[in-house]
Amino acid sequence: MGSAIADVAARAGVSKATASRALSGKGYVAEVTRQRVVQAAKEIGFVASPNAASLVTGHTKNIGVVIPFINRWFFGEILEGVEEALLNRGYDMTLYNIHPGSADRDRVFDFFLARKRFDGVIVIGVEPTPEETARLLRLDIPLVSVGAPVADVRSLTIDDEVAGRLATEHLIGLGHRRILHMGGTVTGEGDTSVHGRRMRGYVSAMTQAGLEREMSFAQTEMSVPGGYDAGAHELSNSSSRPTAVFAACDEIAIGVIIAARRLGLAVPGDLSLVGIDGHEYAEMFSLTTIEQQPRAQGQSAVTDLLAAVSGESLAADVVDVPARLVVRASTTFAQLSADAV
Amino acid sequence: MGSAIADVAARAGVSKATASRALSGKGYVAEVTRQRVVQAAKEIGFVASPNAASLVTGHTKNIGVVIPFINRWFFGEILEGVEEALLNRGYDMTLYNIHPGSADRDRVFDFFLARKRFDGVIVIGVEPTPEETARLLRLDIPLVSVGAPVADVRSLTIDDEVAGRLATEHLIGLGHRRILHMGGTVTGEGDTSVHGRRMRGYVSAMTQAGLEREMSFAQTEMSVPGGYDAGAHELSNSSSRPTAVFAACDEIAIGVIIAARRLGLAVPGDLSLVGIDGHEYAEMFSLTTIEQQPRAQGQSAVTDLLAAVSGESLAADVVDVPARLVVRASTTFAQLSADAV
DNA sequence: CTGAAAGCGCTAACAG
DNA sequence: CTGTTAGCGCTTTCAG
Repeated sequence: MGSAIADVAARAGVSKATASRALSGKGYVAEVTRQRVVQAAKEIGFVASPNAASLVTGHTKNIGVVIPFINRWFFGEILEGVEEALLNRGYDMTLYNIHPGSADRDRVFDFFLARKRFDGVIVIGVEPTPEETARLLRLDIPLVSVGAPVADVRSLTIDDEVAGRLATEHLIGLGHRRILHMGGTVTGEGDTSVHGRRMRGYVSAMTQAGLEREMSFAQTEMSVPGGYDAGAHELSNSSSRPTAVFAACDEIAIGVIIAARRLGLAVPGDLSLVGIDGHEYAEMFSLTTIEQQPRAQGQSAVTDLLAAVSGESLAADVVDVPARLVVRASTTFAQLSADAV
Repeated sequence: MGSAIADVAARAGVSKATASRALSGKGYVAEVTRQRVVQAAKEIGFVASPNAASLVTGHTKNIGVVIPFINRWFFGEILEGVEEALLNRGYDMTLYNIHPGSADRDRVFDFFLARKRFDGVIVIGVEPTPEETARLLRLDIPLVSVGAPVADVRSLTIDDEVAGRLATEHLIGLGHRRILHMGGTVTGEGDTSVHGRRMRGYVSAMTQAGLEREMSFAQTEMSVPGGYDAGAHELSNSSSRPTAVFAACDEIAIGVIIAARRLGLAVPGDLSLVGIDGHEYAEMFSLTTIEQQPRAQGQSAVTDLLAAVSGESLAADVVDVPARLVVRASTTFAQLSADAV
């Protein structure tokens, strides 16, 4: 418990410095000495205090992660990937959950992240303001963004506009014309937000196909209940009902499916549906999905971040993983998948 | 960036000691002096390094959290509650995701948690072995368990046996006799595991109602796909089909619903269903649920933990929140709720 | 009320 | 290869 490296040194009959070298593996130590030190450490259950170490080395072996939701599938998936990658490399993950519009946001950026406690920061699905970005960069530690492109910051994202276009073109290719788009807010940060970009893809695909007049949009919270509410509303009128829906994320899509079934509509059949983001729920409900492989992304983000921590240069400032259209063959839910769109 | 408290002190024309007192609010400082220091700190954007501080105070303002899953609704819900409560009190949350059966488990308990980095540890839905518990207690920092009772450790749980009994009695009260129980493993740690206790409640309720011969059990992974698979199997034969299912957790219950609808069964109607654990998904799918208010629980855990950190005594060693039978009136999904079991 | 000095536990030169 | 000496940035006696 209260054991310090001095205790280990005393017990092994060496100096603190030698004990430190033996335990950390840095610097020359005779093999016999090393073993004696290691043995002594084990005997008294010594584990080095990273706080004391970081005070002198400047490295904390701790990464700060900022995320808007923990309990939403997409974010949870990334989080699990990030945590695993970090743990494998001996890093701690300190998590900050900033709900959109929360007052905590300032405290996290101005106080919690500013305290030299982290070797790096990962922001997931959060677009820091220019001021926030500047503040973080001033800390002089690597900063990585996942899921949202941030100016001056190494970002790992899909090309949301391409994804939106592909999704829409897929539905157009199936012969649909009345294609409703459901997603976040229309107004506001429409140009730079994730949803804004996806919507641009929708608009461009519809326009290119000469379907400007068929475009319609329903604003929705990016969640299952959001999709349900909007779906229940948009699909209730059988004459004005769209034949296809492009949902800005899978959680919306799942909500729409529930609403559609509630109304006695077959999906697919009476309604075709495409969502962006997921794959597991998508499998479960046999959606056709545009996948961005969130887990792999999370891991890449970590890999890159750690590369940055150790001083390696980064090849590019922004990586755009092209969205890919993937129709998943489910195993567990094979019978559900048979009737995929 | 590289600003230390010495810089603040110099700028304010005081000593480091005074600057420290002014900034931390501990010890006597003339109001004028204090303001001057605060002002100087703000000007150069000084934020104290908690690592350096903890070296001398012994407090890290950091809590370690161990959890088996991040991306499952129940755990995500608790995690959000814990994070929020911690953040509000100025604490960091460092998260370790230990999948059941993972080799990481030892590393986390023996190394990561052993490094004097935390003021306290919260284990959620994990039952530490006696050795692990002993190791943690030897750290001399508060330890709290959420969701699983741990010997010698302050634990916040529901009474799983009572919950299982209530759930079963509820179904019996509706007139059901063929009540299937779906949950984790039958064998193994049947007595001490969460599921083992819930099953005991089922058995006791069935026995008391003279329904021993009607008891049946299906083993299932505690997840939506697990519930789906088992449901698809158990419900396929229309002659041997149960009229009610008691699912050990809501995620299983959701899987069963999907399977049931797939088979053309109405839920409720052809099948009654009760799950334990959730409320939001339950609302969504109009389940009758036995609720344990996970978020409130998480917050209590934190409150208690922090009380322990600051030296206050704890009233009891184990708190059993009695399970309550709650039929939730959904607002968003009012129309779905109308036909609740 | 304020400053000087000591030291938390560790690692990094630098001599030996 | 090993020990000695300095701190990392902060808080805390203890005198003034």
